Amino acid sequence: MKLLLIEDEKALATSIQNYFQRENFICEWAADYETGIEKVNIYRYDCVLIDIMLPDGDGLDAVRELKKKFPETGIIIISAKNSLDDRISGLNLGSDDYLTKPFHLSELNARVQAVIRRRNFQGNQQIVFGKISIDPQEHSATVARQEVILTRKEYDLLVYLIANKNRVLTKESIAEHLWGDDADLMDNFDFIYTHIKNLRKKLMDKGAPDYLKSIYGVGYKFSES
Amino acid sequence: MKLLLIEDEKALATSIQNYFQRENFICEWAADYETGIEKVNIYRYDCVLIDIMLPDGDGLDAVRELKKKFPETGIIIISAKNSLDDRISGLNLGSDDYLTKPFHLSELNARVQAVIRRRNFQGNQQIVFGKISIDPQEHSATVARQEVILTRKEYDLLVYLIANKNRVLTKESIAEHLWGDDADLMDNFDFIYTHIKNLRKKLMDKGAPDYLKSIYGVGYKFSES
DNA sequence: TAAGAAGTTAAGAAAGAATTAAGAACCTTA
DNA sequence: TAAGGTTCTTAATTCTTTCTTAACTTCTTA
Repeated sequence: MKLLLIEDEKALATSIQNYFQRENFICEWAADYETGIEKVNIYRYDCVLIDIMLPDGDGLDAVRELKKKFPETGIIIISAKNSLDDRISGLNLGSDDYLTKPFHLSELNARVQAVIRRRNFQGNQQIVFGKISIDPQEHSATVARQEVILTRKEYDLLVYLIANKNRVLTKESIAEHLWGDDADLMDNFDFIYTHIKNLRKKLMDKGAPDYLKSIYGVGYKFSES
Repeated sequence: MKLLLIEDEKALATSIQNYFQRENFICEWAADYETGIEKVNIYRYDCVLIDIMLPDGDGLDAVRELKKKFPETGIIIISAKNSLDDRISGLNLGSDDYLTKPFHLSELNARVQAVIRRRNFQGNQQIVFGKISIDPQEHSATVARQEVILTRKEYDLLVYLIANKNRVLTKESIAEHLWGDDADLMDNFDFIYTHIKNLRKKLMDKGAPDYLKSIYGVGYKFSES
Protein backbone atom coordinates (compact mmCIF):
# COMPACT_ATOMS: atom_id res chain seq x y z
CA MET A 1 0.00 0.00 0.00
CA LYS A 2 1.22 3.43 -0.91
CA LEU A 3 0.56 6.59 1.05
CA LEU A 4 1.36 10.23 0.57
CA LEU A 5 1.88 12.42 3.60
CA ILE A 6 1.48 16.19 3.09
CA GLU A 7 2.89 17.82 6.19
CA ASP A 8 5.37 20.61 6.81
CA GLU A 9 6.68 19.64 10.25
CA LYS A 10 9.75 17.66 9.35
CA ALA A 11 9.99 15.82 12.65
CA LEU A 12 6.38 14.69 12.64
CA ALA A 13 6.60 13.71 9.01
CA THR A 14 9.66 11.60 9.62
CA SER A 15 8.16 9.78 12.55
CA ILE A 16 4.98 9.05 10.60
CA GLN A 17 7.05 7.84 7.68
CA ASN A 18 9.14 5.60 9.88
CA TYR A 19 6.08 4.22 11.54
CA PHE A 20 4.35 3.32 8.30
CA GLN A 21 7.52 1.92 6.89
CA ARG A 22 7.72 -0.45 9.81
CA GLU A 23 4.13 -1.37 9.09
CA ASN A 24 5.18 -2.22 5.55
CA PHE A 25 3.55 0.65 3.77
CA ILE A 26 5.29 2.78 1.21
CA CYS A 27 4.93 6.28 2.61
CA GLU A 28 6.11 9.22 0.55
CA TRP A 29 6.27 12.77 1.79
CA ALA A 30 5.56 16.23 0.46
CA ALA A 31 6.25 19.33 2.53
CA ASP A 32 3.68 21.59 0.89
CA TYR A 33 0.44 21.47 -1.07
CA GLU A 34 2.01 22.28 -4.38
CA THR A 35 4.44 19.40 -4.25
CA GLY A 36 1.78 17.15 -2.80
CA ILE A 37 -0.79 17.79 -5.49
CA GLU A 38 1.88 17.43 -8.12
CA LYS A 39 2.78 14.01 -6.77
CA VAL A 40 -0.85 12.89 -6.67
CA ASN A 41 -1.20 14.03 -10.26
CA ILE A 42 1.52 11.63 -11.24
CA TYR A 43 1.33 8.61 -8.98
CA ARG A 44 -1.58 6.65 -7.66
CA TYR A 45 -1.76 6.55 -3.89
CA ASP A 46 -4.03 4.39 -1.87
CA CYS A 47 -4.46 7.15 0.66
CA VAL A 48 -3.32 10.74 1.16
CA LEU A 49 -2.72 12.06 4.66
CA ILE A 50 -3.00 15.82 4.54
CA ASP A 51 -2.36 18.42 7.20
CA ILE A 52 -4.75 21.28 6.43
CA MET A 53 -2.75 23.91 8.33
CA LEU A 54 0.26 24.35 6.08
CA PRO A 55 1.56 27.84 5.36
CA ASP A 56 1.33 27.62 1.57
CA GLY A 57 -2.41 27.93 1.01
CA ASP A 58 -5.78 26.73 2.19
CA GLY A 59 -5.63 23.05 3.00
CA LEU A 60 -9.35 22.59 2.53
CA ASP A 61 -9.04 23.87 -1.01
CA ALA A 62 -6.33 21.34 -1.58
CA VAL A 63 -8.58 18.61 -0.21
CA ARG A 64 -11.42 19.70 -2.46
CA GLU A 65 -9.13 19.67 -5.46
CA LEU A 66 -7.87 16.20 -4.65
CA LYS A 67 -11.36 14.85 -4.08
CA LYS A 68 -12.57 16.31 -7.33
CA LYS A 69 -9.71 15.18 -9.49
CA PHE A 70 -9.04 11.83 -7.81
CA PRO A 71 -12.27 10.64 -6.29
CA GLU A 72 -10.86 7.15 -5.96
CA THR A 73 -8.01 8.18 -3.68
CA GLY A 74 -8.70 8.06 0.04
CA ILE A 75 -8.02 11.19 2.07
CA ILE A 76 -7.35 11.55 5.74
CA ILE A 77 -7.34 15.11 7.01
CA ILE A 78 -5.06 16.04 9.85
CA SER A 79 -5.79 19.24 11.73
CA ALA A 80 -4.95 20.96 14.98
CA LYS A 81 -7.81 20.67 17.42
CA ASN A 82 -9.68 23.94 17.12
CA SER A 83 -12.60 25.68 15.61
CA LEU A 84 -11.95 24.21 12.18
CA ASP A 85 -14.21 21.33 13.08
CA ASP A 86 -17.33 22.85 11.59
CA ARG A 87 -15.61 23.75 8.35
CA ILE A 88 -14.49 20.17 8.05
CA SER A 89 -17.92 18.83 8.77
CA GLY A 90 -19.04 21.07 5.93
CA LEU A 91 -16.94 18.99 3.58
CA ASN A 92 -18.63 15.98 2.19
CA LEU A 93 -16.24 13.52 3.69
CA GLY A 94 -17.79 10.52 2.05
CA SER A 95 -15.53 7.59 2.45
CA ASP A 96 -12.77 9.64 4.03
CA ASP A 97 -11.85 10.55 7.54
CA TYR A 98 -10.23 13.15 9.73
CA LEU A 99 -8.06 13.24 12.78
CA THR A 100 -6.97 15.98 15.17
CA LYS A 101 -3.47 16.52 16.46
CA PRO A 102 -2.04 15.15 18.60
CA PHE A 103 -2.84 11.55 17.79
CA HIS A 104 -1.41 8.11 18.26
CA LEU A 105 0.22 6.61 15.22
CA SER A 106 -1.74 3.44 15.75
CA GLU A 107 -4.93 5.45 15.52
CA LEU A 108 -3.80 6.95 12.25
CA ASN A 109 -2.92 3.47 11.08
CA ALA A 110 -6.36 2.14 11.95
CA ARG A 111 -8.01 4.95 10.02
CA VAL A 112 -5.79 4.45 7.02
CA GLN A 113 -6.69 0.77 6.99
CA ALA A 114 -10.37 1.60 7.26
CA VAL A 115 -10.26 4.18 4.46
CA ILE A 116 -8.34 1.86 2.19
CA ARG A 117 -10.71 -0.99 2.89
CA ARG A 118 -13.79 1.11 2.20
CA ARG A 119 -12.28 2.63 -0.87
CA ASN A 120 -10.53 -0.20 -2.62
CA PHE A 121 -12.99 -2.91 -2.14
CA GLN A 122 -16.25 -1.11 -1.50
CA GLY A 123 -16.30 -1.92 2.16
CA ASN A 124 -15.83 -5.60 1.60
CA GLN A 125 -13.59 -7.11 4.12
CA GLN A 126 -12.57 -9.67 1.55
CA ILE A 127 -10.85 -9.07 -1.73
CA VAL A 128 -12.00 -11.76 -4.13
CA PHE A 129 -10.67 -12.73 -7.51
CA GLY A 130 -11.78 -16.04 -8.96
CA LYS A 131 -10.81 -18.74 -6.53
CA ILE A 132 -8.59 -16.41 -4.58
CA SER A 133 -9.71 -14.39 -1.65
CA ILE A 134 -7.71 -12.08 0.54
CA ASP A 135 -8.43 -10.79 3.98
CA PRO A 136 -6.54 -7.52 4.38
CA GLN A 137 -7.13 -7.39 8.11
CA GLU A 138 -5.61 -10.78 8.66
CA HIS A 139 -3.08 -10.25 5.90
CA SER A 140 -3.94 -13.70 4.65
CA ALA A 141 -4.97 -15.27 1.39
CA THR A 142 -6.85 -18.40 0.45
CA VAL A 143 -7.38 -20.37 -2.72
CA ALA A 144 -10.70 -22.22 -2.70
CA ARG A 145 -10.82 -21.73 1.08
CA GLN A 146 -7.46 -23.31 1.66
CA GLU A 147 -4.99 -20.95 3.24
CA VAL A 148 -1.91 -19.96 1.24
CA ILE A 149 1.00 -18.78 3.33
CA LEU A 150 2.45 -15.71 1.62
CA THR A 151 5.39 -13.59 2.62
CA ARG A 152 4.91 -9.83 2.83
CA LYS A 153 6.25 -9.09 -0.62
CA GLU A 154 4.27 -11.90 -2.14
CA TYR A 155 1.14 -10.62 -0.43
CA ASP A 156 1.75 -7.04 -1.57
CA LEU A 157 2.44 -8.24 -5.07
CA LEU A 158 -0.76 -10.24 -5.17
CA VAL A 159 -2.86 -7.35 -3.87
CA TYR A 160 -1.28 -4.99 -6.39
CA LEU A 161 -1.86 -7.39 -9.25
CA ILE A 162 -5.48 -7.92 -8.27
CA ALA A 163 -6.06 -4.20 -7.74
CA ASN A 164 -4.86 -3.78 -11.34
CA LYS A 165 -6.41 -6.87 -12.82
CA ASN A 166 -6.56 -7.09 -16.61
CA ARG A 167 -3.86 -4.45 -16.99
CA VAL A 168 -0.31 -5.10 -18.00
CA LEU A 169 2.09 -4.00 -15.30
CA THR A 170 5.73 -3.60 -16.18
CA LYS A 171 8.44 -4.81 -13.84
CA GLU A 172 9.20 -1.12 -13.37
CA SER A 173 5.72 -0.13 -12.29
CA ILE A 174 5.54 -3.07 -9.93
CA ALA A 175 8.84 -2.08 -8.40
CA GLU A 176 7.65 1.52 -8.24
CA HIS A 177 4.61 0.53 -6.28
CA LEU A 178 6.11 -2.07 -3.97
CA TRP A 179 9.43 -0.39 -3.28
CA GLY A 180 8.57 3.31 -3.70
CA ASP A 181 11.52 5.64 -3.76
CA ASP A 182 13.95 2.77 -3.31
CA ALA A 183 13.08 1.59 -6.80
CA ASP A 184 14.93 4.54 -8.31
CA LEU A 185 18.19 3.26 -6.90
CA MET A 186 17.83 -0.19 -8.41
CA ASP A 187 19.73 -0.93 -11.58
CA ASN A 188 17.65 -3.92 -12.56
CA PHE A 189 14.37 -5.45 -11.52
CA ASP A 190 15.22 -9.06 -12.19
CA PHE A 191 14.57 -10.11 -8.64
CA ILE A 192 10.90 -9.58 -9.37
CA TYR A 193 11.09 -12.76 -11.42
CA THR A 194 11.72 -14.59 -8.19
CA HIS A 195 8.71 -13.11 -6.45
CA ILE A 196 6.51 -13.82 -9.45
CA LYS A 197 7.71 -17.38 -9.58
CA ASN A 198 7.19 -17.99 -5.88
CA LEU A 199 3.76 -16.39 -5.88
CA ARG A 200 2.73 -18.42 -8.90
CA LYS A 201 3.93 -21.63 -7.36
CA LYS A 202 2.09 -21.05 -4.11
CA LEU A 203 -1.15 -20.18 -5.88
CA MET A 204 -0.98 -23.06 -8.33
CA ASP A 205 0.01 -25.55 -5.63
CA LYS A 206 -3.33 -24.85 -4.02
CA GLY A 207 -5.13 -25.36 -7.29
CA ALA A 208 -5.63 -21.81 -8.56
CA PRO A 209 -5.81 -21.40 -12.34
CA ASP A 210 -2.98 -19.73 -14.17
CA TYR A 211 -4.15 -16.19 -13.47
CA LEU A 212 -0.75 -14.57 -13.62
CA LYS A 213 0.16 -14.14 -17.27
CA SER A 214 3.53 -13.06 -18.64
CA ILE A 215 3.42 -10.64 -21.53
CA TYR A 216 6.78 -11.22 -23.13
CA GLY A 217 8.86 -8.09 -23.33
CA VAL A 218 6.27 -6.02 -21.51
CA GLY A 219 5.23 -7.25 -18.12
CA TYR A 220 2.63 -9.22 -16.19
CA LYS A 221 -1.12 -9.28 -16.15
CA PHE A 222 -3.54 -10.83 -13.69
CA SER A 223 -6.65 -12.00 -15.47
CA GLU A 224 -9.19 -14.79 -15.63
CA SER A 225 -8.66 -16.00 -19.15
CA MET B 1 7.80 6.07 -29.07
CA LYS B 2 10.77 8.28 -29.65
CA LEU B 3 12.16 10.86 -27.28
CA LEU B 4 14.95 13.38 -27.40
CA LEU B 5 16.69 14.34 -24.19
CA ILE B 6 18.56 17.66 -24.16
CA GLU B 7 20.67 17.65 -21.01
CA ASP B 8 24.30 18.36 -20.26
CA GLU B 9 24.79 16.24 -17.15
CA LYS B 10 26.14 13.03 -18.60
CA ALA B 11 25.29 10.86 -15.61
CA LEU B 12 21.70 12.02 -15.42
CA ALA B 13 21.28 11.70 -19.15
CA THR B 14 22.56 8.15 -19.11
CA SER B 15 20.29 7.07 -16.32
CA ILE B 16 17.30 8.62 -18.05
CA GLN B 17 18.24 6.93 -21.29
CA ASN B 18 18.65 3.57 -19.62
CA TYR B 19 15.36 3.92 -17.87
CA PHE B 20 13.41 4.74 -21.00
CA GLN B 21 15.13 2.01 -22.90
CA ARG B 22 13.89 -0.48 -20.34
CA GLU B 23 10.43 0.98 -20.80
CA ASN B 24 10.73 0.31 -24.52
CA PHE B 25 11.12 3.87 -25.70
CA ILE B 26 13.72 5.07 -28.11
CA CYS B 27 15.52 7.83 -26.23
CA GLU B 28 18.18 9.87 -27.99
CA TRP B 29 20.42 12.37 -26.33
CA ALA B 30 21.88 15.79 -27.11
CA ALA B 31 24.25 17.53 -24.71
CA ASP B 32 23.48 21.08 -25.80
CA TYR B 33 20.80 23.20 -27.46
CA GLU B 34 22.56 23.43 -30.78
CA THR B 35 22.84 19.68 -31.23
CA GLY B 36 19.35 19.23 -29.86
CA ILE B 37 17.67 21.64 -32.21
CA GLU B 38 19.64 20.20 -35.08
CA LYS B 39 18.35 16.74 -34.28
CA VAL B 40 14.75 17.95 -34.03
CA ASN B 41 15.16 19.64 -37.38
CA ILE B 42 16.11 16.34 -38.90
CA TYR B 43 14.07 13.73 -37.07
CA ARG B 44 10.57 13.61 -35.71
CA TYR B 45 10.26 12.99 -31.97
CA ASP B 46 7.14 12.24 -30.00
CA CYS B 47 8.42 14.26 -27.11
CA VAL B 48 11.45 16.38 -26.29
CA LEU B 49 12.76 16.54 -22.73
CA ILE B 50 14.72 19.73 -22.35
CA ASP B 51 16.76 21.01 -19.45
CA ILE B 52 16.47 24.79 -19.60
CA MET B 53 19.61 25.44 -17.56
CA LEU B 54 22.32 24.44 -19.98
CA PRO B 55 25.40 26.61 -20.37
CA ASP B 56 25.10 27.18 -24.11
CA GLY B 57 22.25 29.67 -24.29
CA ASP B 58 18.80 30.46 -22.98
CA GLY B 59 16.77 27.29 -22.64
CA LEU B 60 13.47 29.12 -22.82
CA ASP B 61 14.45 30.55 -26.19
CA ALA B 62 15.19 27.03 -27.34
CA VAL B 63 11.77 25.94 -26.11
CA ARG B 64 10.08 28.79 -27.95
CA GLU B 65 11.92 27.93 -31.12
CA LEU B 66 10.94 24.29 -30.89
CA LYS B 67 7.31 25.11 -30.17
CA LYS B 68 7.16 27.49 -33.08
CA LYS B 69 8.82 25.28 -35.64
CA PHE B 70 7.43 21.95 -34.44
CA PRO B 71 4.09 22.60 -32.79
CA GLU B 72 3.17 18.93 -33.01
CA THR B 73 6.10 17.77 -30.90
CA GLY B 74 5.48 17.48 -27.16
CA ILE B 75 7.89 19.29 -24.87
CA ILE B 76 8.69 18.61 -21.26
CA ILE B 77 10.77 21.25 -19.57
CA ILE B 78 13.20 20.25 -16.87
CA SER B 79 14.44 22.95 -14.52
CA ALA B 80 16.12 23.33 -11.19
CA LYS B 81 13.62 24.45 -8.58
CA ASN B 82 14.03 28.19 -8.32
CA SER B 83 12.65 31.53 -9.35
CA LEU B 84 12.28 30.47 -12.95
CA ASP B 85 8.80 29.26 -12.14
CA ASP B 86 7.08 32.47 -13.16
CA ARG B 87 9.01 32.70 -16.40
CA ILE B 88 7.86 29.23 -17.25
CA SER B 89 4.28 29.99 -16.38
CA GLY B 90 4.66 32.89 -18.81
CA LEU B 91 5.19 30.39 -21.59
CA ASN B 92 2.08 29.11 -23.17
CA LEU B 93 2.59 25.56 -22.08
CA GLY B 94 -0.41 24.29 -23.94
CA SER B 95 -0.37 20.55 -24.04
CA ASP B 96 3.11 20.37 -22.59
CA ASP B 97 4.47 20.06 -19.12
CA TYR B 98 7.35 20.90 -16.86
CA LEU B 99 9.19 19.25 -14.04
CA THR B 100 11.65 20.42 -11.42
CA LYS B 101 14.81 18.63 -10.44
CA PRO B 102 15.21 16.34 -8.69
CA PHE B 103 12.48 14.01 -9.89
CA HIS B 104 11.68 10.34 -10.04
CA LEU B 105 12.14 8.67 -13.37
CA SER B 106 8.70 7.19 -13.12
CA GLU B 107 7.35 10.69 -12.65
CA LEU B 108 9.02 11.78 -15.84
CA ASN B 109 7.68 8.67 -17.52
CA ALA B 110 4.12 9.42 -16.40
CA ARG B 111 4.37 12.91 -17.82
CA VAL B 112 5.82 11.76 -21.09
CA GLN B 113 2.98 9.29 -21.44
CA ALA B 114 0.44 11.99 -20.66
CA VAL B 115 1.92 14.45 -23.15
CA ILE B 116 2.10 11.85 -25.88
CA ARG B 117 -1.45 10.72 -25.24
CA ARG B 118 -2.83 14.24 -25.28
CA ARG B 119 -0.89 15.04 -28.40
CA ASN B 120 -1.27 11.93 -30.48
CA PHE B 121 -4.72 10.78 -29.63
CA GLN B 122 -6.48 13.76 -28.14
CA GLY B 123 -6.42 12.28 -24.68
CA ASN B 124 -8.31 9.15 -25.60
CA GLN B 125 -7.25 6.11 -23.72
CA GLN B 126 -8.29 3.85 -26.55
CA ILE B 127 -6.84 4.12 -30.00
CA VAL B 128 -9.44 3.04 -32.52
CA PHE B 129 -9.11 2.48 -36.23
CA GLY B 130 -11.86 0.67 -38.08
CA LYS B 131 -12.23 -2.75 -36.55
CA ILE B 132 -8.99 -2.39 -34.65
CA SER B 133 -8.71 -0.97 -31.20
CA ILE B 134 -5.67 -0.63 -29.03
CA ASP B 135 -5.49 -0.18 -25.31
CA PRO B 136 -2.12 1.28 -24.38
CA GLN B 137 -2.66 0.45 -20.72
CA GLU B 138 -3.17 -3.19 -21.46
CA HIS B 139 -0.65 -3.06 -24.27
CA SER B 140 -3.18 -5.08 -26.19
CA ALA B 141 -4.90 -4.88 -29.52
CA THR B 142 -8.17 -6.32 -30.69
CA VAL B 143 -9.82 -6.82 -34.04
CA ALA B 144 -13.59 -6.82 -33.71
CA ARG B 145 -13.15 -7.41 -29.97
CA GLN B 146 -11.01 -10.48 -30.47
CA GLU B 147 -7.59 -10.15 -28.95
CA VAL B 148 -4.61 -10.20 -31.28
CA ILE B 149 -1.38 -11.20 -29.64
CA LEU B 150 1.32 -8.85 -30.88
CA THR B 151 5.00 -8.77 -30.09
CA ARG B 152 6.53 -5.50 -29.00
CA LYS B 153 7.78 -4.46 -32.41
CA GLU B 154 4.52 -5.43 -34.03
CA TYR B 155 2.62 -3.43 -31.46
CA ASP B 156 4.87 -0.38 -31.87
CA LEU B 157 4.60 -0.65 -35.61
CA LEU B 158 0.82 -0.79 -35.49
CA VAL B 159 0.59 2.20 -33.18
CA TYR B 160 2.94 4.17 -35.40
CA LEU B 161 1.00 3.29 -38.52
CA ILE B 162 -2.30 4.25 -36.93
CA ALA B 163 -0.88 7.46 -35.50
CA ASN B 164 0.05 8.32 -39.09
CA LYS B 165 -2.99 6.85 -40.79
CA ASN B 166 -3.60 7.84 -44.40
CA ARG B 167 0.00 8.92 -44.76
CA VAL B 168 2.63 7.03 -46.64
CA LEU B 169 5.52 6.06 -44.40
CA THR B 170 8.80 4.99 -45.91
CA LYS B 171 10.74 2.03 -44.58
CA GLU B 172 13.32 4.54 -43.52
CA SER B 173 10.95 6.68 -41.48
CA ILE B 174 9.50 3.61 -39.83
CA ALA B 175 12.96 2.35 -38.93
CA GLU B 176 13.90 5.81 -37.78
CA HIS B 177 10.93 5.92 -35.47
CA LEU B 178 11.05 2.40 -34.10
CA TRP B 179 14.81 1.97 -33.81
CA GLY B 180 16.11 5.52 -33.29
CA ASP B 181 19.85 5.96 -33.48
CA ASP B 182 20.29 2.26 -34.05
CA ALA B 183 18.68 2.78 -37.45
CA ASP B 184 21.74 4.77 -38.53
CA LEU B 185 23.89 1.70 -38.13
CA MET B 186 21.70 -0.45 -40.30
CA ASP B 187 22.75 -0.98 -43.86
CA ASN B 188 19.31 -2.00 -45.04
CA PHE B 189 15.80 -1.98 -43.72
CA ASP B 190 14.63 -5.17 -45.33
CA PHE B 191 13.81 -6.79 -42.04
CA ILE B 192 10.87 -4.42 -41.84
CA TYR B 193 9.28 -6.53 -44.54
CA THR B 194 9.15 -9.33 -42.03
CA HIS B 195 7.43 -7.23 -39.40
CA ILE B 196 4.95 -5.90 -41.92
CA LYS B 197 4.19 -9.37 -43.10
CA ASN B 198 3.73 -10.76 -39.61
CA LEU B 199 1.56 -7.84 -38.51
CA ARG B 200 -0.59 -8.14 -41.62
CA LYS B 201 -1.03 -11.84 -41.10
CA LYS B 202 -2.09 -11.45 -37.47
CA LEU B 203 -4.58 -8.71 -38.29
CA MET B 204 -6.07 -10.49 -41.29
CA ASP B 205 -6.28 -13.81 -39.44
CA LYS B 206 -8.68 -12.13 -37.05
CA GLY B 207 -10.73 -10.78 -39.92
CA ALA B 208 -9.48 -7.23 -40.26
CA PRO B 209 -9.72 -5.69 -43.75
CA ASP B 210 -6.58 -5.08 -45.70
CA TYR B 211 -5.77 -1.79 -44.00
CA LEU B 212 -2.01 -1.97 -44.49
CA LYS B 213 -1.30 -0.99 -48.07
CA SER B 214 2.03 -1.20 -49.85
CA ILE B 215 2.84 1.76 -52.04
CA TYR B 216 5.31 0.32 -54.45
CA GLY B 217 8.62 2.12 -54.44
CA VAL B 218 7.58 4.42 -51.60
CA GLY B 219 6.42 2.74 -48.45
CA TYR B 220 3.35 1.74 -46.49
CA LYS B 221 0.06 3.38 -45.67
CA PHE B 222 -2.57 2.47 -43.13
CA SER B 223 -5.99 3.44 -44.41
CA GLU B 224 -9.59 2.32 -44.63
CA SER B 225 -9.94 1.95 -48.36
C1' DT C 1 7.86 -7.66 -72.82
C1' DA C 2 12.30 -8.15 -70.67
C1' DA C 3 15.18 -6.73 -67.02
C1' DG C 4 15.87 -4.75 -62.91
C1' DA C 5 14.08 -2.96 -58.73
C1' DA C 6 11.01 -3.58 -54.93
C1' DG C 7 8.21 -6.44 -52.09
C1' DT C 8 6.72 -11.02 -50.07
C1' DT C 9 7.49 -15.04 -47.76
C1' DA C 10 9.47 -18.92 -45.08
C1' DA C 11 13.00 -20.85 -42.45
C1' DG C 12 16.48 -20.57 -39.32
C1' DA C 13 20.34 -18.14 -36.51
C1' DA C 14 21.23 -14.72 -33.13
C1' DA C 15 19.79 -11.89 -29.53
C1' DG C 16 17.02 -10.98 -25.74
C1' DA C 17 13.69 -12.04 -21.96
C1' DA C 18 11.67 -15.10 -18.62
C1' DT C 19 12.00 -19.08 -15.61
C1' DT C 20 13.99 -21.53 -12.22
C1' DA C 21 16.94 -23.27 -8.44
C1' DA C 22 20.35 -22.57 -5.19
C1' DG C 23 22.48 -19.91 -2.05
C1' DA C 24 24.18 -15.34 0.16
C1' DA C 25 22.74 -11.36 2.69
C1' DC C 26 19.46 -9.55 5.43
C1' DC C 27 16.14 -9.10 8.89
C1' DT C 28 13.35 -10.61 12.88
C1' DT C 29 12.53 -12.46 17.21
C1' DA C 30 12.91 -15.52 20.81
C1' DT D 1 23.07 -13.86 19.30
C1' DA D 2 21.57 -17.82 17.06
C1' DA D 3 17.72 -19.81 14.41
C1' DG D 4 14.51 -19.15 11.09
C1' DG D 5 12.49 -17.06 7.63
C1' DT D 6 12.48 -13.56 3.91
C1' DT D 7 14.46 -11.08 0.20
C1' DC D 8 17.75 -10.38 -3.27
C1' DT D 9 21.57 -12.15 -6.35
C1' DT D 10 23.58 -15.14 -9.52
C1' DA D 11 23.80 -18.20 -13.17
C1' DA D 12 22.16 -22.08 -16.01
C1' DT D 13 18.36 -23.14 -18.83
C1' DT D 14 14.48 -22.54 -21.70
C1' DC D 15 11.67 -20.01 -24.53
C1' DT D 16 10.29 -15.94 -27.57
C1' DT D 17 11.29 -12.43 -30.48
C1' DT D 18 13.93 -10.22 -33.82
C1' DC D 19 16.90 -10.09 -37.58
C1' DT D 20 19.16 -12.37 -41.61
C1' DT D 21 19.22 -14.87 -45.59
C1' DA D 22 17.61 -16.48 -49.79
C1' DA D 23 14.26 -18.04 -53.08
C1' DC D 24 10.33 -16.29 -55.16
C1' DT D 25 6.76 -12.98 -56.83
C1' DT D 26 5.14 -8.60 -58.34
C1' DC D 27 5.63 -4.16 -60.21
C1' DT D 28 7.71 -0.49 -63.15
C1' DT D 29 9.79 1.36 -67.05
C1' DA D 30 12.56 1.43 -71.14
